[in-house]
This record gives sequence, structure tokens and C-alpha cells, in this order.
Amino acid sequence: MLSLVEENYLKTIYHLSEGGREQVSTNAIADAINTKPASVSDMIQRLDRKGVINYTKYQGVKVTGEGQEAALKVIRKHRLWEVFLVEHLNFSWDEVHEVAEQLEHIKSPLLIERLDAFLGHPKVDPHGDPIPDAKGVIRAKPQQPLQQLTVGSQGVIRAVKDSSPAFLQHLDKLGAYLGARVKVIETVDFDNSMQILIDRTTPVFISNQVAENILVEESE
Amino acid sequence: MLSLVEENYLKTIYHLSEGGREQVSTNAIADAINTKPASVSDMIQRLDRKGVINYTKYQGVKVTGEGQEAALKVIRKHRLWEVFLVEHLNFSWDEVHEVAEQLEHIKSPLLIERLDAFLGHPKVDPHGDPIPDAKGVIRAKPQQPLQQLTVGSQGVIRAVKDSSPAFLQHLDKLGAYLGARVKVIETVDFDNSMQILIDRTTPVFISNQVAENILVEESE
DNA sequence: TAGAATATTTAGATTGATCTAAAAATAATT
DNA sequence: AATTATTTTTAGATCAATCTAAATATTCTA
Ligand SMILES: [Mn+2]
Ligand SMILES: [Mn+2]
Ligand SMILES: [Mn+2]
Ligand SMILES: [Mn+2]
Repeated sequence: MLSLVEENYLKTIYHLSEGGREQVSTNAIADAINTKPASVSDMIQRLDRKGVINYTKYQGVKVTGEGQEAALKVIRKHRLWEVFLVEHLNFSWDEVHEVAEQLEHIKSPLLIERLDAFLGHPKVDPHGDPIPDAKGVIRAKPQQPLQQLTVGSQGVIRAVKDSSPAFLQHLDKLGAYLGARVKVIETVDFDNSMQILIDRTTPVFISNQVAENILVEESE
Repeated sequence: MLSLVEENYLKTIYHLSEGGREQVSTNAIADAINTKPASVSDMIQRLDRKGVINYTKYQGVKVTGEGQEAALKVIRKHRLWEVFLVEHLNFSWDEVHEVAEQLEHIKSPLLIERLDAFLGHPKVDPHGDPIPDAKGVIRAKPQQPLQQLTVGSQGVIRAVKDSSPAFLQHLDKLGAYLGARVKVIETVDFDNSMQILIDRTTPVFISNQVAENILVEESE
């Protein structure tokens, strides 16, 4: 059994290793979780003892099979709650993350399975992130950062990499949302910004950082 | 701001003082919360410093105005979540309390107001307990333990005093539920047990303890 | 009302989670 | 390769929440 804090560490480590990184470093964790490296060093030794990560001194950590299972359970809960908040309690997509950070730690297998059924077994959360099923299986769709599209190519917005209110509210202003069609009008080499069409309306400029955090499914 | 543990202490103290008791004793709290008196002694000094209770050494504690407000917020959340679980996630009334004990600590004013609206501003929880409104106002209906009814008198079950699975499952077996009509057929002086009719079906025997924990609204 | 029983508080320890400061290891750079 | 810079770990403290054992108050009872 993991404590709330341990669950947060584990989830963070899992997310950091999603990018393909083999070993996750102490500093990376400290950064992500807003703690000091000394605290992380302590905690990862505890998590190693609990068998959810493998820790080798000075070499960072790696999530074990058992650890991944636990991490995915937390992530499943987080995302299901986000769906609930948006679909049934009229939350907007920039309001849900913080609350879901709390709800993800509620311990009740019955609750989460009933919630899943109530929601109709959703496949993605309000940010387009896939929801693991009860066994921890994720079906990820092929997506790429909007940044990578070339002039003239088109796609549909499927997810966002960043779930911060600041970013999501910016997208709202741009008129961008999950499912919107986008087309690249122009790319600017100087700063990697681009001009795009969203749903065939007026062209808008987006910065490199924005384009990096929008995930699209390319379409012909 | 109160910690999860502090919220639990405060809620417990509030409930213990509901019965009219002026001062709540250290031992009573320790009992209710399953801790040692020494731990309680420590905690009530902290809660006193935070201004939610008044503590006088060796004389027990009393909830302050501010404390009552905080306690009622937690109770409101607890009961709203119980309604949600029963009405929307198909939980039975004996399964909700434990989960609600966790959910009641989620901190988000928006969430709880949205949940309240989603549920249609319910007035009572699945055990018949009144739900405080956003301002902490409770409208309690006139109720008395079934034990107090005399032979021949009738009433409607409005609430249960005990929310333990054991008790509620027993009521299920008896066919008792909120809203059921009851009529006292016979009372036994020897052990204070009674024979009652539930919804005019076959008479059933209930013990003194059962009769004490069923709250009815008497009717002519 | 004195002594016994009970309730409450204090003292001192422990555990989880965090921090700062210092030490040790690894990585980068002349 | 030697030195410097960076990263990571350890040592020692602190705070919340708990415990056991001992000390102190209050309450009951004879
Ligand atoms: Mn989120
Ligand atoms: Mn999300
Ligand atoms: Mn309850
Ligand atoms: Mn209840």
C-alpha cells in the first residue's frame, strides 16, 4: 500500500519515463514535484524498498512492473475524475486538473469501476490523454506535435501536452479545442512560430511553445 | 486551514456535542476516533490554538462558531457524496460511508457547489441525515427513536442513527428503508424489544438496539 | 474528607515527509 | 589527466501525528 505522497512520486516518475528516458534522475523528479533533491533521494530509496521502482545509487530510477501497475491505477482515476467533472459538473478543461490531483488518491476499487461505467467507459480525458482500462492497458492513438506539420498539411487536434490553466485558457481564446481541424498556413523559421487555420476561420499566429503542446492527428 | 486529521477530530467533536453535551471529554474523543487519550490531548491543544475549539485543561472542549462552520462544511461534503454514490453510482446505503469518509476531505468549493446542483440540492443523505446548505444551515425534521413509540402508534422511517454496514444490512433483511411505514404491534418490557409491522406486511421482532437506531416521524 | 479509582496531561520516542548544509560521486572542461 | 562544475547522497533538524509510560488532576466512595 502506498501513501498519497508515495503515489505522487511514483506517478511523476512514471510520467518522466514516458518520454522514453531509461533512467529518471533525482533532479528531474525534484523539479517536477517541487521538492529538494535531498528529499527525493530519501523517497526513492523508500520506493525501491517497496518494490515499485529500481534504484541504483547515482544512476537514477526505473519503474518496475508492479510500480507501473500502481502508477496506471492512479492515472486512470485522475483521468476518469476529469471526465466526470467536465461532462457532469460543468467544469471547463482548465479547471479540472487541480481537483483531479486530489480525487486520484481516493481508495475504493468499487468506486472507480462504478464511475467508469457511469461515464460510459470513456477512452480519453478532457485533454485527450488516454484512460488506462481496469487492467492498466492504454490504447494510444498516433499523434504528433502540431509543430511538426509542414505548410499546407492538415490535421485534427487530439490532445494537449500541457494541462495548465494558462495554456488551456490561451487555447480557448484561439478557438482551439479537441476535435478542431487545423491547417498550417505558414511557418516562421526565425522563431519556429506558425500561422494556422482553426476550423477554416481567420488565420491565427501561434508560438513555438504553443505548437509543441498541441497534439494532432494528421489527415490528408 | 485544517489538515485532514484535524478535520476528522473536529467533525468527531462536533458530532459528540450534538447530543447536547456541553463539554466533550478527551476519552470520548479518543474512543470515537480510535486513538489514545494522549494523542487527543495533544491534538485538542492544537485545535484550540487554531481557534476551532475552546479547551480548558481537564474540562474537555467545546466547538467554537468558526469550528462549527468548518465542521459543517465537512459534514455537508460527506453527505452530498453519499447521495451521489447512491443515486448515481448504484451504491447501497451500507457501502457509502467509508468512501465518503475519504471524499469529504477533497478541497474545492467549486466542486461541492457543482455537485450539490448536479444532485438537485438534496435535503437529506441516504441515511436520512440532513445536509447543511452552503451557509451551514441545517433544517432538521422532528424525529424520535422508534423505541419511544407506544403500542398501536404509527410512523414513517425517516433516518437511521447508526450508519454501520452491519446495522444497515440488518435493516435490509427486515425490509426496513427510509420512507417505510411502521406500526408498533407489541412491546416487551423484559428486554425492551418490540414487534412491528413494516409496510403492513408480516410482523417482525426487533431488539431494543435496533429500535433505538431507527428514527421515525410519528403520524396519526 | 481521606484514599482509591478514573481521567487527563506531560515526557520522551517513533515514523513519514520535508528542509539546509556538508560530503561524496559523476560529468564536463580545460 | 587534473581541475572544475554539477549532481546526488548523507547528516542532522524540524513538524505533524501517533504511541507508551509516568505524572498529575479530578471524581467517586467508603
Ligand atoms: Mn490532469
Ligand atoms: Mn488530463
Ligand atoms: Mn456517513
Ligand atoms: Mn450518512
